[in-house]
Amino acid sequence: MPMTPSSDNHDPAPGAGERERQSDAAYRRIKGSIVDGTFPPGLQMLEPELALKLGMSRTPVHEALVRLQDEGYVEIVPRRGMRVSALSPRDIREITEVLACFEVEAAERAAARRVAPEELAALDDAIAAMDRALEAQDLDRWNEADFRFHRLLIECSGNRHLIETAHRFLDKANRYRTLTTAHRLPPVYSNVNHAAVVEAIRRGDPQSAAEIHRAHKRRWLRELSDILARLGVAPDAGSTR
Amino acid sequence: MPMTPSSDNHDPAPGAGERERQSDAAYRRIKGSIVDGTFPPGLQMLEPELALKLGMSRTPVHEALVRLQDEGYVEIVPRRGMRVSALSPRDIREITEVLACFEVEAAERAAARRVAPEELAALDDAIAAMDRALEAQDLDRWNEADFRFHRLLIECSGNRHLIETAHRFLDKANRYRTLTTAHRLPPVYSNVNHAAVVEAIRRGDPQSAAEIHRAHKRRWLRELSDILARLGVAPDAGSTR
DNA sequence: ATGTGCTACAATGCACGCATTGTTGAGCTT
DNA sequence: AAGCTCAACAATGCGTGCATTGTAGCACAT
Repeated sequence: MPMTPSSDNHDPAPGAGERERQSDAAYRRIKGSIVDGTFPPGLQMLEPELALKLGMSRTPVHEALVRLQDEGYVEIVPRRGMRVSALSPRDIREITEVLACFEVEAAERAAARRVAPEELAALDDAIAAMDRALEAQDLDRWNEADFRFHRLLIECSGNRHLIETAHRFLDKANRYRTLTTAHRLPPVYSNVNHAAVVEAIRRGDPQSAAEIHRAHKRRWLRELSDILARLGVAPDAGSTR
Repeated sequence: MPMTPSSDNHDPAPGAGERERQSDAAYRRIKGSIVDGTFPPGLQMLEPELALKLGMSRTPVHEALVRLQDEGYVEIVPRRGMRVSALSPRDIREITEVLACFEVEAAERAAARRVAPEELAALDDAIAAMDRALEAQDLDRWNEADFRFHRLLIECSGNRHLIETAHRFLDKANRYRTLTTAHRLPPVYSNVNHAAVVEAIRRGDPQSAAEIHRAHKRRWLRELSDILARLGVAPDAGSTR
């Protein structure tokens, strides 16, 4: 069950010859289960239960849970164990907004500095993959390529603190990625915009890069609002806690 | 020694009637010591040593260290205990950039929504306090008020995820706050700009709010570059890890 | 004398146990 | 019968011990 099927998260990965700490394994596996939906929002689990399932003692599990709580994935309820945090429409919109903010900044910074050709090529690759996936109507592939594009774009900023934090938000966004993707229109505009952003970065035009991506994200936020309204409650309903 | 003199960090605070967990206390106290400079960058300490100093067992200390490592405050070196992370000029610039990005977004969002009058009043208060501190040439008071202003501005965004993350960065920025404040010119422009931003928020003008703050932050980043160049090495020297 | 290998020690991750505390259910009272 | 109180249990935080592992110092060989 906890096999993290096509898990996209960028966590250190088990490492090749290195042995992973149990605590890190617990962190990675629990987070993976939450992101890929194996642990749905609201799920409650006791520490001993988790420890048994993960085949380790309570100590590393406890440590992992505290870390996950720090990142907002779970809430530790005094006597009921961990509870997987809910993802309200408000949370989804807020996370998307923060991510948009990061990416606009990244696009601007990327255009303002000298970006390695390999990085630009990788961006092109991701866009090409999205195009192909779009034609084949393969949502999974499109998701993967879109995720890759955003990851790369952020990395092009050259700001390690931004990269670190934005990647954390990308992981969080993956919790609702499939949800929203399934309900959005065919994302043809995405690819056109992404290509335009890369073009602006390539010719070193920070103003355009930022503005194009900002406009794109604004459109996406509006579409997201529609999707959320259609999917659930009122446009600005739930609260997480 | 670990008395967190005028510690500005916003961590849950010991809580009144609530009893604090040892693990949280360790996290808070160690982080406080790092932020206020009691634990200078590069300092190495062993877990048993820390546990002794904090009057608790190794378990909660270990947990706290892992959390602090997640946030970039320390690095856990396999056999040498924790080491307080260095703060290179590059780190300082990057953190400042991310923070600027957050605040511009916050200013824009604040102007775009209905901000409670009390929040606006609190912002005015902070600006007034900065003015007074500036006249009295009291850097400590100015620092406190400036920190308060930025905190409040971020909170006005209404985006809880942005608030959470930006506050984490504010804490990080406090590690070098006194350092840079001591070396900057009297920050008269700051107050004028801050007042202009609040004014734009008050009259609900997102465009202006964002643009004014963006320009202000750009100026500050340039001044910061000068300070860093004057203080130390080359404009883009060190690397953290 | 210097370089290399071995040994002893110390730090760390994790398992386990204990004390604490909150919760649940049962029994009693009104 | 319903509500309240109390007692037993279970989860959790933390302290402690053990096994592992990396390091440093010493001795030996060249």
